[in-house]
Amino acid sequence: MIVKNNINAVTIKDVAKKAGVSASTVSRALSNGAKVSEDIKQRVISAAVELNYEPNMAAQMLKGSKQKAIGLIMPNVNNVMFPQTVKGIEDEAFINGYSLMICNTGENNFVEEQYVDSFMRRSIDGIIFMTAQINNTKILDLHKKDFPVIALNRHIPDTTDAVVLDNYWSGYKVTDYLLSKGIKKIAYFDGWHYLDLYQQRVKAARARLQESGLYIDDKMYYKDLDALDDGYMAAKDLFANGHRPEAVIAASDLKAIGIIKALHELKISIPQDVSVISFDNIDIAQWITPSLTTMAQPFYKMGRGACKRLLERIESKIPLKERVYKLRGDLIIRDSVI
Amino acid sequence: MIVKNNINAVTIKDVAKKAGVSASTVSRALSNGAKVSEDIKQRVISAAVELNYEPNMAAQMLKGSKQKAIGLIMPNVNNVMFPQTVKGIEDEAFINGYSLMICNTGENNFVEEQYVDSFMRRSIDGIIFMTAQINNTKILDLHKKDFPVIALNRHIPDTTDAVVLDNYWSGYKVTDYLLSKGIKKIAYFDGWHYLDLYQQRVKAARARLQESGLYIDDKMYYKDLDALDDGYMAAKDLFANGHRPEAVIAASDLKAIGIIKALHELKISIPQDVSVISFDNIDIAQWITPSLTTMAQPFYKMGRGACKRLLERIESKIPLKERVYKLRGDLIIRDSVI
DNA sequence: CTGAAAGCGCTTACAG
DNA sequence: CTGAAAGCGCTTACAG
Repeated sequence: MIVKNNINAVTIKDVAKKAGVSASTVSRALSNGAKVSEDIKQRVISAAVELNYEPNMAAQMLKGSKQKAIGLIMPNVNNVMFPQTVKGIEDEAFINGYSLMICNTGENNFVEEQYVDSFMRRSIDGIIFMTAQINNTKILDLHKKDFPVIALNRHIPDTTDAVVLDNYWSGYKVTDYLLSKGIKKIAYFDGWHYLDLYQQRVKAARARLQESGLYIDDKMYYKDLDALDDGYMAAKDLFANGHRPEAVIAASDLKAIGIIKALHELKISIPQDVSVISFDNIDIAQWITPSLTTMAQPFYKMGRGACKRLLERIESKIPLKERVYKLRGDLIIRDSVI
Repeated sequence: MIVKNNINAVTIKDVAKKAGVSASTVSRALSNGAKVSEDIKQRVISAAVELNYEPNMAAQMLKGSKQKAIGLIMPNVNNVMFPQTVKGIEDEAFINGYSLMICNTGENNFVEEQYVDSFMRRSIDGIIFMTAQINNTKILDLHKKDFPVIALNRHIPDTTDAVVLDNYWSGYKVTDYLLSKGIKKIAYFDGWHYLDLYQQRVKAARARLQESGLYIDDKMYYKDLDALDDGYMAAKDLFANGHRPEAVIAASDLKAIGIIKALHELKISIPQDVSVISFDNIDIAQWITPSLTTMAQPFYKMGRGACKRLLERIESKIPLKERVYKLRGDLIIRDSVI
């Protein structure tokens, strides 16, 4: 049985003895702030190095000192936004001397609570939630207790800081682009309806269509679609029922890839017979055939921005007022739209 | 400035006072093992619930108690094996009451050391390394100190426990399958040569070819290829130079997808003109056109198995001898091979 | 079964 | 600038 203390048994006392000073002096010499004479400081440092001393975090925590680490609560490790978002968070964290610990909830609130507790007990200074939703109150609990949190991608309005996509704008732009190509008859393959981000996108699409006296036919609207499989099956269903849209808006690239597979099998040409457009611009979007025209989401920037704002809260450089940042991406024109 | 102690200010003393007992008794009542009279136990528990008491982990750690958590050190968050592997690790961890904290090194040894220290200071009971390599000694340090570690996917022979793919077998099987189709002229698009797993695959391919009096022409062997881009460019190069293999073995699905894109552009048909086969069976492999014939890797099983063996070490149910498990996947037959 | 006391390894007023 | 002492919130022998 391994006991933690075996691993790193050298304590501040050992260093003190070796350096011929008191433990208090060792503590001061090793922390930056305090005033210690230069030669003693050097003696302490070399003793510490020699003994391979590392301060016991539990003891430091117990005294209330910070450990410069932030946590990320993810809903799902195979979320397409994950890699770039994490990169953004990490880059910002590292620049500021923080490390990042990631936990994955699998969209399970119970697991989430466990992980939040686990973070709290491990002296995490702040948490980024990619899981913020109404039925998920943990983030609000922490926020009420004045613990630094920020919502990323999903958020609960009028509560915490948040960094989100401007989903309404994205939906509007995508639709506008199709109309500019003379396309009028549009099918819409929507995501999980309970997520506000999807609601915003389709709402904007409808608004833009209405401006031109157009609308999405209910027969060509599919919702609560998850990823590849659902896109594929919905596309098969749509065309099997004899509907012939000029374009399909897919609420995510993965759905679009499923759609493309279905149309390949049905010998329907993209974009000659039907155009496909989506949201995300995942890595693979440019590699499939035809390459995807898609509304890129600035995942890296989102991650980085969320981390930056969380660190501001942790270091109290800002007022307590809620702040929400909406980020916009670029429409990437490729081959899937006529 | 948020101080950790503000968040959860209720201590064991508060509970003791409310329940009318001593702190020692509270501690015993709340931990399972000890003998406490039933009515006092109940009184303590309701007091704790009422006050929303949560034990301070720092204090518990300082006393040497375990927290039931394991860490995962990842080389890269956009590694294709990541989602399923993590799922496997998590499922096994949760069944046994452990939580999982993930850290990402970006293949940077310095970052890795920071994270390992961070884990150690946070009372992590064991660590799974997906980064094990010769130039990366952290895992060996821990192992020498008898701290539970296990290598996953990559490993350093004759050191720690490890769960890896049977890469030699995989390379052999893939090649054997092509030969069974009457294919003789094979190009090989290899991965980073410094990784043993890639070396094993190509070594096995060569061995199988040799058995049939065949070999890989140096002109048709590309190595140190990363992902999509490299697969694409190498394919363009290969065919631009007039080489006409009957099949390409790609050391990963992503390289294969890059190759397929290149061949699409060159109007070379798959599998009529050239077959493509690879390793991994990532989610998207079945959705591209043509769908990929590929050697599936049992990522979930690997993650789960690694976690299981790590927990055995943590709970000391096993001898100290190094154990290496090689797992095999299935060859998934789809449309990219003739 | 229960309580008083010691101690885990630090940090930080408090004296000097 | 430096040291002795107190204390962070727990757990666990030690008595009873």
